[in-house]
Amino acid sequence: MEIQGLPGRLLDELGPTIASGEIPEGAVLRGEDLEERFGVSRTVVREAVRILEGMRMVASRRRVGITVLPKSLWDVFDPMVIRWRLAGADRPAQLRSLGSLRMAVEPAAAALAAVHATNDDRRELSSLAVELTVSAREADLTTFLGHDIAFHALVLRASGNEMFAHLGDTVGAVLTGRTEYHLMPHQPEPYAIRLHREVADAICSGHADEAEQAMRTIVTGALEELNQQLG
Amino acid sequence: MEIQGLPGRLLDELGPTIASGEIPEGAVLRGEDLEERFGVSRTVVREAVRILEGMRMVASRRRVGITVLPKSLWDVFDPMVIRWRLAGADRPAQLRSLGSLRMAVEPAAAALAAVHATNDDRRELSSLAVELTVSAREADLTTFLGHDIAFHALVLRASGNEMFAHLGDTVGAVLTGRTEYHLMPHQPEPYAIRLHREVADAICSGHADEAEQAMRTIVTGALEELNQQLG
DNA sequence: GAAACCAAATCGTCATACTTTTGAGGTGTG
DNA sequence: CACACCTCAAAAGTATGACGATTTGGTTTC
Repeated sequence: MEIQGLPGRLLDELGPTIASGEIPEGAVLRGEDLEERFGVSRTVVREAVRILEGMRMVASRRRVGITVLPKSLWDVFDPMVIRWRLAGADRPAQLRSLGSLRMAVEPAAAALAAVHATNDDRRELSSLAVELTVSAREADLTTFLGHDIAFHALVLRASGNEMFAHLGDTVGAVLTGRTEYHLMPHQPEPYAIRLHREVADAICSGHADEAEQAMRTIVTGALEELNQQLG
Repeated sequence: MEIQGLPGRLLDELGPTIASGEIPEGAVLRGEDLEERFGVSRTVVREAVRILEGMRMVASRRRVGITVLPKSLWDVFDPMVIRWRLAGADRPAQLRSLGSLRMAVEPAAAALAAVHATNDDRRELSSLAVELTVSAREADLTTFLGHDIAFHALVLRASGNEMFAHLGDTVGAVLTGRTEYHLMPHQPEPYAIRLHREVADAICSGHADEAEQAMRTIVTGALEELNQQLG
């Protein structure tokens, strides 16, 4: 789900540079400079800037230029912003924020899923829990990561809340990130795996409290590990 | 924080019509039609469409046109999208989603705030709690609403988590919405007011659990009331 | 020193021309 | 009939020149 065309490529350059703080808050860019620097036309620059404006990362003002807005105004829930920040110097802060968010949302989502999940959801969840166990035992980190992402995304989706469901990709990005940057044990912990199965079982049998509790234990563990790794 | 200029006005027309489902998922618009319909130039239409594309509400493809994407792909955390949905036919669903989200986030934020709030935060929180009590007793709904919004926003901000902080505006929109649409009692309930003071006191004295619990009671009450009103 | 004024800088909008992609329909061949 | 291929046109994508609007900062004037 990328922005297409030249504006997209411009965004892929500008976004990360701004997100990483390389172009600091308050800096002012000129449209014409961007045209030259990237060898594209006004049209392209303007459209890219409009998108950044849509995520409130910049504001364009006459006679002034394109100002980089303070981070506190950015749409920190925008998937692109999250990706950019995860990829750059802001990664630790972003991971911490997302950790707290998961802490709040995922247990609640698990509880809701125990009530609202469809039969298909429950079936899929069970089988995912099994596959997760297998790929964890066989120590295939990439496959495991895929299953882990799918598992958490499914719980969020099965909660029946569209906003929770949308955090699936975000959580996926976190899990990918912490694997890529080696912020997790080289082998998934058996205890964590067991908890995933517990979540699945609780949701399948409609036990909201159990599901919530088990999920809370999972994300608490992840958050603690993260804090330990980041100091 | 609005998008400026003609593209902004175009968005204010297009966004709500799409958000309300008046232009349904899968519908195809032509750039040229939009130019004529709104009497603006290509440039303006393209920039507006780019922004909608940025929130994943539409996708523009050559030789096809501008297609409205399924709701499940929209950036449901984008403040504009939330506003548009709250204003239109999607209001009940949007309120419900936001209710669950508050349920998950606000208690967690209160707990974090008890640990991370600055001294200024704590002072401001105390005085807000007092003002809230006063304006509730004097039954000035508008003033009360303002204080209520400020209170919840402050707790979210004081949590020290940028993502929570950003939900302040969203929660504000919910509170405004339910007042505007008369989805709440004509007089704030004394019990709810007392809970707000409890939250403030707990945060000020660093009692995370109490703060979390009291906040949970507040949002639970709000959610139940909402469900009752919406059937 | 303050108020009014002017000029330059920069974005905002429009009109237009050209390019690129791609879907649809037609054509031919096996 | 089925399939591959070709051609064409529709639509968005990009580039560019011209002009308008607005804001800032300095300059003049009193």
